[in-house]
Amino acid sequence: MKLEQVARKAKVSTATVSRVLNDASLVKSTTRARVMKAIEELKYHPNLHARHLAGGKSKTIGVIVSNLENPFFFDIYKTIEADAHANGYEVVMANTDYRSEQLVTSVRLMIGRRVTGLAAIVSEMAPELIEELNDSHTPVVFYDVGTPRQNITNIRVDYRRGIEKVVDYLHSLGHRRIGFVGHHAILGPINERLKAVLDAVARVPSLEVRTAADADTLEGGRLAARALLSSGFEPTAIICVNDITAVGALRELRERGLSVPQDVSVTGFDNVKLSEFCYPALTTVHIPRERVGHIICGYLIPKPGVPEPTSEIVIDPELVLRDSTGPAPNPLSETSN
Amino acid sequence: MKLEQVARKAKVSTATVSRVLNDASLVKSTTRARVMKAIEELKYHPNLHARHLAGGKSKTIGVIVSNLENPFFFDIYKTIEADAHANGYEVVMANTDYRSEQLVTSVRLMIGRRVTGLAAIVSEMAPELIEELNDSHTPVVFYDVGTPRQNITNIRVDYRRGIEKVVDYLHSLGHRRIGFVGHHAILGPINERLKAVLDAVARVPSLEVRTAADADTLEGGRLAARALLSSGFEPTAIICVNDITAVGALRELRERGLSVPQDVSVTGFDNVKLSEFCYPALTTVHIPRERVGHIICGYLIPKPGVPEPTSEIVIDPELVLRDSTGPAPNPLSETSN
DNA sequence: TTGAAAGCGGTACCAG
DNA sequence: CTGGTACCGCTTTCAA
Repeated sequence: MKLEQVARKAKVSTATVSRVLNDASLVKSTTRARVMKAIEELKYHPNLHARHLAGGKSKTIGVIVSNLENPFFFDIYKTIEADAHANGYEVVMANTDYRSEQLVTSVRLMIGRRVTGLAAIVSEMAPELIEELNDSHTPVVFYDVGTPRQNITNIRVDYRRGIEKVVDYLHSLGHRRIGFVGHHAILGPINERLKAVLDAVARVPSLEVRTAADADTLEGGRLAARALLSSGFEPTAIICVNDITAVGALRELRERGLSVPQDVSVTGFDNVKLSEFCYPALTTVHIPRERVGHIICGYLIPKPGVPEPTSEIVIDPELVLRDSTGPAPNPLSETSN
Repeated sequence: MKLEQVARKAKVSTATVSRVLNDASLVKSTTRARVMKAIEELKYHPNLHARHLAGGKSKTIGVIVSNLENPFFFDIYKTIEADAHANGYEVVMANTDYRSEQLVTSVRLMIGRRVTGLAAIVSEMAPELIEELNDSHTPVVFYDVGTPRQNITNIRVDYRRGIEKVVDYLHSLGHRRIGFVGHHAILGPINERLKAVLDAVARVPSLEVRTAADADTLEGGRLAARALLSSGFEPTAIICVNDITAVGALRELRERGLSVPQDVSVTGFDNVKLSEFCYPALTTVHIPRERVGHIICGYLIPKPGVPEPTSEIVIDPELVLRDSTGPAPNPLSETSN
C-alpha cells in the first residue's frame, strides 16, 4: 500500500496526496475529500521511513536509560515523553542495563535514526562515544549523578552533597559504623558515587564505613545488605545507593530479625514513590526527576520564545526524613538484651 | 555524512561500501579494509530510514504496553526485548497509559514503521484497530487477561480462574466481607476483570463484595483502598487487581492502624518481585511473565526449526501464599477489644 | 570482485 | 490548486 495507489484511486498526483497528508490547507476541499476517502478505504498508512528520508527531519527524540526497571529512570523518561508529545515529537527509548557496550549500540542506533536530539540518562560511559556523538551533530544531553562530561550539555545531581547530608544526619543520630549498599554499575574505576561516600565519611572522624554492591534491583539490594551484615562489621546504619536497593536491604534486615530503625537505620536515594510505600517508609534524598526531564527537553526541543539554557546544571538534592532512620542503638542495652 | 562520501574517500562505488556494511564476505579483503578505514575516519553512521526503505525489511518488533510503570508489563517487555535482540531484531516500545486513543496512535506508528511484528500487551481496546491491523498484514499478538480477541493471535491469562482461587482461599479462611480494589482501566463497559470478581464471589453464598477503583499505581491502590475502608463496609479481606495496587492498599491499612493480616487480609495479582519485598509479603497469583514474553516472540520471530504455535493460548495462573492473608478476625474478640 | 543504475515510498520545488 | 519530477540515502540486480 503506497502513496501512488492512493493517488491513482483518487485520480490525483502523488504530490497532491502528500499535500493532503501534511499541509492539508493548500488543497481544494473537494479534492481533499476525495483523497481522504481513498486513504480511508485503502487503509493507507504512510511509510515513515520513506517520509523521514524524503523529509529530512524526523521530529524524534531518543532517550537512553541505564535501567528502566528502576522507577527513578522511568520517571524521567515519562516526563520527557510527555513534553515531547506535547510538542509533536516522537520518542524512542533504549535501555542499557548499565552495560556500556549496549550504550554504544544504542547511541549508534539513535544516530542512525537521525534523531533530533538525544537524552542519555546513564551512569556508564564509553570513551569513543563523546567524539562520535560530537561529529554526528546530534544535540545531546547527558544526565548523571556522576562526573561532568566535556563538550556536551549535561545535567547532574550533586550526589556528593546529597551523601554528605545523609552521613551528617546519621552521625548526628549517633551512628558510627556505617554500611554502604551500592550497585555493580558504580564499581568501575571512576566510581564517583562510591568515592563520594568514602569522602563524605572521611570528613567526619570516628566514622567507619564498609561497602558492598550487587545489582540495581530489589534482590540486588538484599544481597548486598546480606554481604554487609554477614561480614561481622555490624553497621548501625546502612546507606543505600538508591531507594530500590534500600527496599531490598529492608527485607534482608527484616528476615534477620533486625528492626528498622531500632536496630539498624536505612537510607535510600532518589525519593521514588515506593520509598513512601515500603515499610518502614524510607529516609531518602530527593532528586527532582520531573524537573530533570523538563530541563532535558528544554535543551532538546528548541522552543520559539524560550532562550537556550546554560550548558551545565547542577542540582542540589534535599534530604527527606521518614521512618527508616533513628538514633543509633545503645551498645550497652544491646548487650544486656 | 552519506554512503557516497565514504565511497569516494575509499575510491570504490557505493555498492561496494554497502556490501562491506552488510554481506562483508563478497568483498576482497584489501578493498574491505580500505572501506572500513574510510568509514572509521568519517565516523559514518548509515541512515537507518534509507536502509529500511531500500531493504524493505526492518527486523524490528513493536511492543505496546498499557503501563510500563507497572513491573508486570516491564517484565514481559524485557523478555521480549531479550529474545528479539538474541535474534538480531530491534524493539520499539510504546506506552499507552491505558488510553485507547493512545493505543490507536501507537499502533499506527508501528504500522508506519513497518514493524516485522507487533505485540500488544494492553487492557484497553479500540474497535477500529482490529480491522486496520488485519489488512496491514502485520503479524500481531495480543496479550491480555481479559476477553479473547477475534482474528488475531492472542495469549491470555485465565484471570477468572485466578480470582476464583483467591476468593475460595479467602472464604476458606472465614472471610465473608470482601473488598475489591481495581484500577480505572477495568471500569469500561467490558470490565472483564471486575466481572470475574463479581462472578467468583457470586458462586459462593454468604459472601459480600464491594468494589472501588483508581489509577494503576501505588497511590491509586491506596486511594481505592481508602474509599473502600471509608464506606462503612468494613471488609475483612481486600482483593487487589494487581500487586502494585495491593502495596498501595497495604499502606492505607497501615496508616489506619489496621494490621495485615490480623485485622484485614490483602491479596495481589501477578506476583511481581515487589510482592515479596513489601511488608507483609503479599499472597498473590502468579502470572508467568517470562513465559508470556517467550511465547509472544515465538509468534513474532519465526524460527527455522520451530513450528508455529497454536493461535490461542490460555494460561492458568497459580495462587502463591505468603504473609498478607490469614484467618478472618473473630467478630467477638474484636468487639471485646 | 566491483561498478552502474534502478528502485524503495515519500517530499517539495517548479511549472502550468 | 495541481501535476511532473528530481531527489533523500541505501540496497540490489545486472553486467563487466
